[in-house]
Amino acid sequence: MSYDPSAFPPFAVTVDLVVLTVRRHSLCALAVRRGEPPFQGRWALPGGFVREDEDLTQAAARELLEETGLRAHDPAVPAEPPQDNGAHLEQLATYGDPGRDPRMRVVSVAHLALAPDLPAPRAGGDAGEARWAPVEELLHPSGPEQDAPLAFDHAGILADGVERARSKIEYSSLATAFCPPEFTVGELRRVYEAVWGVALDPRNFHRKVTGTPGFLVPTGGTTTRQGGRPAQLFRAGGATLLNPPMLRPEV
Amino acid sequence: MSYDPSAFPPFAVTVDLVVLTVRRHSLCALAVRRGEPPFQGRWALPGGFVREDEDLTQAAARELLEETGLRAHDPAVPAEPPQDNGAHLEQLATYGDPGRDPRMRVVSVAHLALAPDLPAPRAGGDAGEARWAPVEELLHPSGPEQDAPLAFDHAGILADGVERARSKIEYSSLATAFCPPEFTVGELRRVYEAVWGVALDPRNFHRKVTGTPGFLVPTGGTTTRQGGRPAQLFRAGGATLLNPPMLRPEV
DNA sequence: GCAAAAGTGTTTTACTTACACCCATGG
DNA sequence: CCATGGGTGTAAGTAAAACACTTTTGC
Repeated sequence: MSYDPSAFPPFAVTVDLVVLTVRRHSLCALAVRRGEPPFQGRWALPGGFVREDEDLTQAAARELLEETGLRAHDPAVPAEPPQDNGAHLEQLATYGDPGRDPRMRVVSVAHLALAPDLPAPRAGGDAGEARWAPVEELLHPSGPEQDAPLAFDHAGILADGVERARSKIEYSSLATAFCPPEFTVGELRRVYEAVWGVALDPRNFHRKVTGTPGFLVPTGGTTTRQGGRPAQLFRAGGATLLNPPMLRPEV
Repeated sequence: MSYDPSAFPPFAVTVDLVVLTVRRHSLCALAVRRGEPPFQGRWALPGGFVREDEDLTQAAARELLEETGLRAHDPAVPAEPPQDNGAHLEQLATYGDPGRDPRMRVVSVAHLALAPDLPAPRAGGDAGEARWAPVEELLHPSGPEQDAPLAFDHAGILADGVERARSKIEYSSLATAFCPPEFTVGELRRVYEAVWGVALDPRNFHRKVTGTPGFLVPTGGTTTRQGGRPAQLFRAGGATLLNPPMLRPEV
């Protein structure tokens, strides 16, 4: 059965990525510099067109791989074949204001990715330059030209992604996506502190996360990479939903 | 600056609606019967193409008005001009599998609407027939031809919408969107019971909702429409986030 | 009076918070 | 030996679950 293309307006569909990581005690997002108009020279979120034969999630995973080398673990696909790097990828929201792209009507399906600190940003195919920037700098730019507001409506998309991450680590085990495969309770606590921008009591945090069933499983190893007394190493447990949830201190 | 249309594949973009209400103690969704192939004669979610000049939210609000007569209150627009019917509308998720529509590549931006019981379904422009159906019947069809599975991937979209509603009434005041402008604590409790499919203790529920700041404001009136002792009438308070949240009993 | 729904009080239990205190390592 | 981070114990406050009990209507 064929279909009359004049019956509906054609759209371009893209995926944009909010890729978050924790570096040096602060929450950072991946930004790429635009090499062409519009917004040439300005920072933007990585992204690109969805191809004819691929799913939205596949398109997001492909862009993530191209821009960062990260192979995401799709929560919708239980068995992940080769090796994902533990990065988490999920759909965030869709942005389709007419005029959000001056060239034409573009609908962007934004995705949220959470990654451990390890990878250095690598220049993808399209982007000549990429960097990890503290989200505060990107959302509240103040200073040199380099800190101009993000292109398009990307500041709003980034803000939505940050808010999603902040709320989701409350009731899910997603914070472990910011950690390497093995990590200490203190490292996990510093993730929460960076994402939420608060200080947490180390003693109560320790009791809470080790007492939440399925959150953490000890590997048996210890490390002293943070200094002080050796700390137990943990892997992420099977639980995805935390019960009871972590409580974010009042503002 | 013009743009080369051959550089990207063209998509059709639609909005599909998960419209939920509580009728006769059970959670129901709006379904329309398809008048043309594919899936002719099968039930589907209401929806339609996004127009050239409208935002995604506008498109969803337009479809909701056409299908139900409901004028939605958009949380993103603080001041709502004439009269919304108290219906809530928000973006749910976007579905873009190649092959989800056999005719062509369609990306659907699904929206979730919550409405009070009042309206009888009215046949919209496209749809010849519409009905409120218990979500259990739509998701787990068993019986006559009328209960065949929903068209396209709409069963999955509906399931996602129901799950969103179930979790969101835990920590937000959204349950009031299922109630008329003035309602009793018992009516609100029956909303929670229908959406969650559980029984709640009326005494503890009463204490909890009246004790949560900003959730309910008494209007001064009382009603006896439920039988028994007259109950105070309330309006929805200004709070959107509930603290502490309502707790859904374990399964 | 009786059924039915509204609303209050009380007890038990669970969890959070705040903070005192001890442990094990590197320098 | 001391600074640093890891980890345990404990008491006070807060909130949820369970349930006895009173209130106010319609019939």
